[in-house]
Amino acid sequence: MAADPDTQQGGAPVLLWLRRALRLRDNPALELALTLANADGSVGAGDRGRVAGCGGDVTAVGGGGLIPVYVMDEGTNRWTTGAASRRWLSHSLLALDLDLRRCGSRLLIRSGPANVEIPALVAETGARRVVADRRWEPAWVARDRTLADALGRIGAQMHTVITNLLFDPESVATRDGRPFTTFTPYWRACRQLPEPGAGSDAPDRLPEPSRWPRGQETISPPIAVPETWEPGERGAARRLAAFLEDALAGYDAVRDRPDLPGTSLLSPHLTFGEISPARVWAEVQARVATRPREPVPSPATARTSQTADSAQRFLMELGWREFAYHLLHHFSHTPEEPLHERFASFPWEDDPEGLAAWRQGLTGFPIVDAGMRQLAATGWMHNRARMVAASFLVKDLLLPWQEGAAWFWRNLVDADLANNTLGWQWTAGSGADAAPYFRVFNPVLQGERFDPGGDYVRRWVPELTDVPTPWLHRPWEAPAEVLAEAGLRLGIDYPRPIVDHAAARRAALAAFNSLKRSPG
DNA sequence: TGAAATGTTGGGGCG
DNA sequence: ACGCCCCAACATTTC
Repeated sequence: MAADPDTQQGGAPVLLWLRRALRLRDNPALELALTLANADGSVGAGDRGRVAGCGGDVTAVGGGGLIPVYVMDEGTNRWTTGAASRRWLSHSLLALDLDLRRCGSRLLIRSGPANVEIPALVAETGARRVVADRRWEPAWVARDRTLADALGRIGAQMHTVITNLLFDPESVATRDGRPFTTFTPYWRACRQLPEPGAGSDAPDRLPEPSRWPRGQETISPPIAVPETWEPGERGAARRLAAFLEDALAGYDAVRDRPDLPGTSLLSPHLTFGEISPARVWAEVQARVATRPREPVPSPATARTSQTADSAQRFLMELGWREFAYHLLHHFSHTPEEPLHERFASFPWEDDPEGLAAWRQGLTGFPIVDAGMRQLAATGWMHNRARMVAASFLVKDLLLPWQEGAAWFWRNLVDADLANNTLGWQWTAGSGADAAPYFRVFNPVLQGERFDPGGDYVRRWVPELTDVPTPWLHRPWEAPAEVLAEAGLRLGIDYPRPIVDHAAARRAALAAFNSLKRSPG
């Protein structure tokens, strides 16, 4: 049962398998692994001690150092890390390796299927503990289960630790014990749980193993990401600090404006666990608390309550992320299939040309095209633009939301199965607390409301730069002389709209009505 | 975390 | 002065 004693001088090392917790701070998986690794090797197998973050008793058998490992596992599953987010990942792993080296450790990189590499590492090192941050994607949940069994058969134990959620999904339920499927009562229930608190500081030193197992020598040089991004834990902390300083106070008012820098831009950092939502939560709360309300009305009070409202709104957005993870945990079929059965028979179109136009940002609707081009160019899209572009695919083109989800998955640096699934099912009207199907975004009105000066469209659809703002979101309605003056030949420099929105809306409503009448 | 269609109201122009 | 119409502005309903 035990590994060969010759391979574990000074005790067996602990494997810290980092997956989506690429950070040293606030990392309960790291805390557990460190506790196990620091445990005196003389502690007998019968001595048990409680270890924080583990949720149960563990037996200390450590003393052999800590081996942080990342497994590059391309996998075969449809939801394997997308191309854009792999770019971010390589940068993040480089940053993590540097951080680990500052602690006298390093990041071991292995390539291959995790269910081969992890047992192989256990065999090579004599490790008897594998500590991993918990993942919620159905394919990972299933594989972790079989992996834990496989490790058990070779005398090792796997611990998965919740690192990236504010609340344990099992601790949030309706009165009759079922998962919430509407956000408002869900969030109310969450807010009655103990307030999430930021966790531990990053350790100064990590105990080295007596011998490092073989690993991939170098991480292949990553493709550059836009310079506004700084993947890694330090970049995440800087981003949060900048957001708190520059944009939190105005968040409530500005967050829906893709033309303004009003959002946190934390999404890729959260996706890879370079920062924990608990840390974000705690720092937002601290920011509000340091600016107490004044007893008498004054401009300062207005500013303060504006910050308080904005903070609540921002925390609620963290709540939507949380909701997405909890829903994925409870409804594992939703990345592929609608949550509500009756949507399975929705009469989607088959329109390869429409899909291609949408992907390329050539729909003829400026706000949609701006969003899609921002996505292609940067791997990120403003949330308002995501909603508008998604609504266009699903309700104007009547293309299946799964096609949109797959495209976003490939192209977003913050691709996150839980968030992606919730967002698309919300748009399609098939998911939890979804927009009613008849709620159809008008891309012209959305553009005029949320990009009123047209800066966003002009930035990403430069061929429209000289179109006067009153026509910018509806260039096909502009008089010929206005377009001539702007140097725009519709249908040549920029497409005419690929659908008539009013007609498309009626068709979408008809499709929805057909669904309501059909059984199931 | 919509938009369009429909209904209501009230002010002003006008005969 | 008064009633009538028009319609913008707002509210409600419907999809």
